[in-house]
Amino acid sequence: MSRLTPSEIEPKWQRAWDEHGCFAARHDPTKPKYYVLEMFPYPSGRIHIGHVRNYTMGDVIARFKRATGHAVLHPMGWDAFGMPAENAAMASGGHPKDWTYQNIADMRGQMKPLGFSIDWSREFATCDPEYYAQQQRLFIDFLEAGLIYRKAAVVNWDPVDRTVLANEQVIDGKGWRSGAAVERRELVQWFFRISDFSEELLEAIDGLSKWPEKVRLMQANWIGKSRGIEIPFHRVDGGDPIVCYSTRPDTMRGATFLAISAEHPVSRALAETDPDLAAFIEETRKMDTTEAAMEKAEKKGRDTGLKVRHPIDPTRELPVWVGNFVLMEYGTGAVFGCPAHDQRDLDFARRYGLDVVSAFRMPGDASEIDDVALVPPKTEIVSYVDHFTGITEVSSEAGIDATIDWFEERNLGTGQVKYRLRDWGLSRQRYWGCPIPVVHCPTCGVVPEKRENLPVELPYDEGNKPIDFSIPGNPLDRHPTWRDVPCPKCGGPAKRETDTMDTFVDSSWYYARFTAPHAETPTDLAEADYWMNVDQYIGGVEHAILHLLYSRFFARAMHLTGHLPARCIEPFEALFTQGMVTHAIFQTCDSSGRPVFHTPSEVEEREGGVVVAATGDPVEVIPSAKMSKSKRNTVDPTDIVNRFGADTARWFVMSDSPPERDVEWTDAGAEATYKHLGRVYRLAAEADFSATGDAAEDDALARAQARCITDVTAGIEGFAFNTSIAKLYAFTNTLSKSRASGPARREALKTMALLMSPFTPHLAEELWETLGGAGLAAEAAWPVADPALLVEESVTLPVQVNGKRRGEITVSKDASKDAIEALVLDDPAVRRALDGGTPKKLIVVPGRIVNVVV
RNA sequence: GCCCGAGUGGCGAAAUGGUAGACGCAGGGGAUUCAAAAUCCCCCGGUAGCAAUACCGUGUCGGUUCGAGUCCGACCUCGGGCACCA
Repeated sequence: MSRLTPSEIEPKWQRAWDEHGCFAARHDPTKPKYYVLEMFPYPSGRIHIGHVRNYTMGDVIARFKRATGHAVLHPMGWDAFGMPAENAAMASGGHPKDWTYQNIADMRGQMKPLGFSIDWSREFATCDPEYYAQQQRLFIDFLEAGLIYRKAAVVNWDPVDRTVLANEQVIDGKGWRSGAAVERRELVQWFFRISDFSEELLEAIDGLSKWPEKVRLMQANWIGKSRGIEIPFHRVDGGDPIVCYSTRPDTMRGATFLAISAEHPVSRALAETDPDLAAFIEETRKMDTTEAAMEKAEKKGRDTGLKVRHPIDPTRELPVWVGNFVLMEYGTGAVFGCPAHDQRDLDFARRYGLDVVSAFRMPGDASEIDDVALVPPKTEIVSYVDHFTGITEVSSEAGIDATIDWFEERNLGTGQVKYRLRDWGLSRQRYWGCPIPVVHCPTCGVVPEKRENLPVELPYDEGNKPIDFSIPGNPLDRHPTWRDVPCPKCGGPAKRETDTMDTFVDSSWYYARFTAPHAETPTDLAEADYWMNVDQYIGGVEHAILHLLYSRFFARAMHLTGHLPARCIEPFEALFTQGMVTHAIFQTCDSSGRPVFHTPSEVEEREGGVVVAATGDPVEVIPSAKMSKSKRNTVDPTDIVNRFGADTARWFVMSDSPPERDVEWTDAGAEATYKHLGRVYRLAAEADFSATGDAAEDDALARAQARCITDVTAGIEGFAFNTSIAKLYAFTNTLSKSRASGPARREALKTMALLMSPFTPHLAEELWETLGGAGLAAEAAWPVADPALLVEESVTLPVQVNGKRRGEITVSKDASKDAIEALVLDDPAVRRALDGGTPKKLIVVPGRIVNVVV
């Protein structure tokens, strides 16, 4: 029996593709282009099975588009800057650069055996000086175009490690390494003016018709447009009014206090003479600002002693409080509290004994409000009597608009549209990132580096010795020669900016760089014009907000600075977010009840359940869990390739679940795939192509083949790879049962080889060669179904009686309605149901169904 | 709290408003074999029945329709996202 040996054929065909340059992206104006891109990986060290799924999806598309006559760009690169490299350097003493490039080499070595049709000549890492030189040029262009500015912003400061911490490095208010209490420190940092684009980025979401609705919503919510009103509250002491922002001005009458941020100028001014308030503000500033911590934090406040007049009822004086829940960054840093209609305000009012006043009539009244606020629904009509505006019986939403108008007419406030989106802080006080190419000069101020001096390259050593990452602080800050440089403008002594860029900057334009990875400018406009936009972008939903929003902003900024054509401001034409690959967790407990995790190879199935092979202890099996090293349920793609070959791994990750859903990796499934591919191989290797057969069998096979072409193609085009694969299984079954002649069989197998080639490219080549196909399957044209073969001569129609299936009839494809009706009425099941009578109604849907209503 | 999804056999799932469960896994039976592996064939939602067949069945309850897994309304459960955002 012939056997499929992936370990032999897979390297063989990969070499053949290389030698033919099959996957080089060639700028060919005579062809339609297609740019397929998977989100590039972070070089953590090993690829995981989720990468395999991600890149296989892209590869299926890439190979399919190539076969349908497109010039395809399918590149790969590395998102290579970031904290893990520095952490590794701190932990084991190496250099982030060496660690990163070693990981890239390892992961490339793992990816190549998977046979992805990638143009490796375009590969780059974002930590290549050639790449970040161009990123620095973009920075300078953006800076000169006014898209970047500096301002003070608060960071998490670890006083022991003398470093800024990312939110994820702050654990319970303490630095993750030092354990020291984290301080809040204000630093002057660089920002992109992304919030200037809020409205545009929001409006353009409508045009992203090939993006998942879910992602579009998440982006819209993140931008967070709100319509509200700014209302000055006049101080009783005659000081400057305190301006509040509110999106619920309809609840204005119920305002009983003002809450201002601890950072509000009024708070700061009062704190100078009020030590108690100053202490409270200090306490608030130390608060953990991560969302989770803020949620748990108690709502606290301090009475400032100030009073303001209610804007509509000046006889009412409202106390002004400093609240730890009011953010200076949003709105005006001051809000009015309406305890009757807002739960948070009610909690606050109850805690500090503030008044509760109802703004309008709803079921219930202020006197009945206990601990639950009466929150008026926004869209439903409420019984609504505003005591000032006289607006009655409208929904809150309409009431809000009417109230804003009412206030504006009387000059009491101004309608304001606000966005939740804040400017993007790009400064990072770290070594392993793209240096920000500016110099701080005592006479000239902030001076951009001269373009001809780019890149500002990261120093590999610290003077004459290796960089010691175990010393607290950013090595760039203490570097003897790198930091101190002459001013590019006046030539006087100056200091280089030692902050580096957020790694999101690196990934915000790499897609454009792939179109001309070695250009001496960030992009080559001719190449960008040909290849952009990305026709299909594929990646995890975890990047649905930040990465995609930043990229959309960057594309606009690159257009404004002349690096991208105008039509590229939305760089991703279609987006697909794929599900995870999951795997069962095998768990037992140790003597003290702590969970112990086992790898699949440590457990086995016995009668009565799964047990630890060595001890026989029963194992709890948790199905479909996210893969993680600590749970020991990861699957190493290299192991799978070694055991079964790349084709099996590729086929399996595409076969079981729809691509947007999670798929569970099972060994049984992988083994079954391997067996199936062997079966297909034998069908071709052991076929007798000189055999004769009867014409009817040949015709039936040709029809099945045409059907299969249509169905597999539709599956690929519709991102339903699992259904394409199901159709290929079905066609295999048809083929192995068929008694068609040798030549018909050969045709069917050749078609199947090509239809399988996006999924199992190596096996496809092997089949293609065995079957005498010309050239390489990777370069062959996609099969086209003969339309004549798709038309069936006769059709089987199900016959329903009152909507329940009772039988079926077979008629020729162009049977008349009358003929069908006659046949139906003669059907025994129908006759039984009619019991001699006539049907009330007879519905014939040609080619579909017949329904008899009695 | 708000915003999105999703609920179909033992499991992963399929199904332009038109035969629910294609295809795969697991399971059962058989062939081949001294035996096994590999391979091949058959069965496989539930209940009743020797069978033909009948009834039930896509989270729950209603509605629209000749006909609903699919459309509409309410609810339940699970998953994801977001939020002291005023």
